[in-house]
Amino acid sequence: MMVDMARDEIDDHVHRWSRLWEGNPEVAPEIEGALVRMKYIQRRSQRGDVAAFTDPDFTREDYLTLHALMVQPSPVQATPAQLAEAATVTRAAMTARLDRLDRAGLITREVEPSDRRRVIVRPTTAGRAKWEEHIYAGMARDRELLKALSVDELKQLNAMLRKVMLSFEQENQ
Amino acid sequence: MMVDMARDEIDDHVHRWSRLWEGNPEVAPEIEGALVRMKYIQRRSQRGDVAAFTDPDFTREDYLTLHALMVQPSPVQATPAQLAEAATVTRAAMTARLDRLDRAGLITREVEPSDRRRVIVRPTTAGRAKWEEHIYAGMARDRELLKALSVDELKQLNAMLRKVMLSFEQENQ
DNA sequence: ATAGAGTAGTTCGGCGTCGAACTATTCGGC
DNA sequence: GCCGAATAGTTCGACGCCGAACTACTCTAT
Repeated sequence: MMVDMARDEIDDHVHRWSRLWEGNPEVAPEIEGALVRMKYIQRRSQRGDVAAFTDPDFTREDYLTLHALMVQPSPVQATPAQLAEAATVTRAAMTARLDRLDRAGLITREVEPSDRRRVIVRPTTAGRAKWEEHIYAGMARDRELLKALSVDELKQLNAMLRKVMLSFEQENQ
Repeated sequence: MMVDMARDEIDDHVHRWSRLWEGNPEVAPEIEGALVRMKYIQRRSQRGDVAAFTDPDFTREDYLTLHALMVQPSPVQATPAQLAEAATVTRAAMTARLDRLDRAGLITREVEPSDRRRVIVRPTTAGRAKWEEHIYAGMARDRELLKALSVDELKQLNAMLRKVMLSFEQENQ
């Protein structure tokens, strides 16, 4: 059952183009509302992350790349293409990110002998340390961001999002 | 009640740093999972939008700015600051966006006489036409993106997201 | 063997955004 | 009235990302 729920700014925002919902007045505000809300939540998360990385020699991007590497399926190594996919950036962007991490001594890049087109990326000891240094603070920020939701509500939220993700996965193959 | 639900890629992804959840093993994967899923959904939406705007003289950013203007609370006019807020970009970025729309003849900028620091932005007839031209296609893309969810599921999703948004609104004031 | 298609990674040019500095204008207290 | 603080918008320099072009390498079919 639906609990009594206050309206948020997005309800007003979406209502403003209600005259255009012709045909599906039931579903349109729910779809637009969900996407706009997700966008706002993402933005807020991003702002918080940016604020947490003040050191110009170790940026948010550096951390996210390192994180993608550290949670890789296979031990702790990956190709640039896998990291680009995991971080949802292009390979060109990943090349630039890896250049910086490489210069900072946080990762190594080795050409794979069996297929010399490939490059294997691995964290150095310093890289692992840097990652550990930031992951807990990042998880704390995420917890703060969604603190309005109970564990049960988070599960409901993920159930919906998971359905969407599964539909993407089916389309992609 | 919880229906039987298949695992998606994000379940695996999040599980890979499960050893770091020390302290809150119940809530951490739900929080990280929700945020990562939202990020993926946003990215996919963005890619679709980018692909839909091939005309270099009318970009996705142009459209989004125009949209922010057209669904403004007060009639159909706004200050650059209001539009920046609505589009969640900085004022600097909004200045650049308005420059382009102005050059293209889609909006007008007038200094407000009663407070000459302020600028009032209004769409031209051509601007309104451009917006109408694209809004239906955009809503169709959004509907396609979330087609995995029923109306009831969309409402559940929004109920959770709305709770998060309301907690932000409370903090901001 | 070898040509051609395909794949991995990098380089390059252009663009949009950001934060900080700057200009112009208005407001508030003495 | 006047001067400092605050506000709106813009300009500027730096930065990260993207798509496209490019290089190097591998695979496939003949």
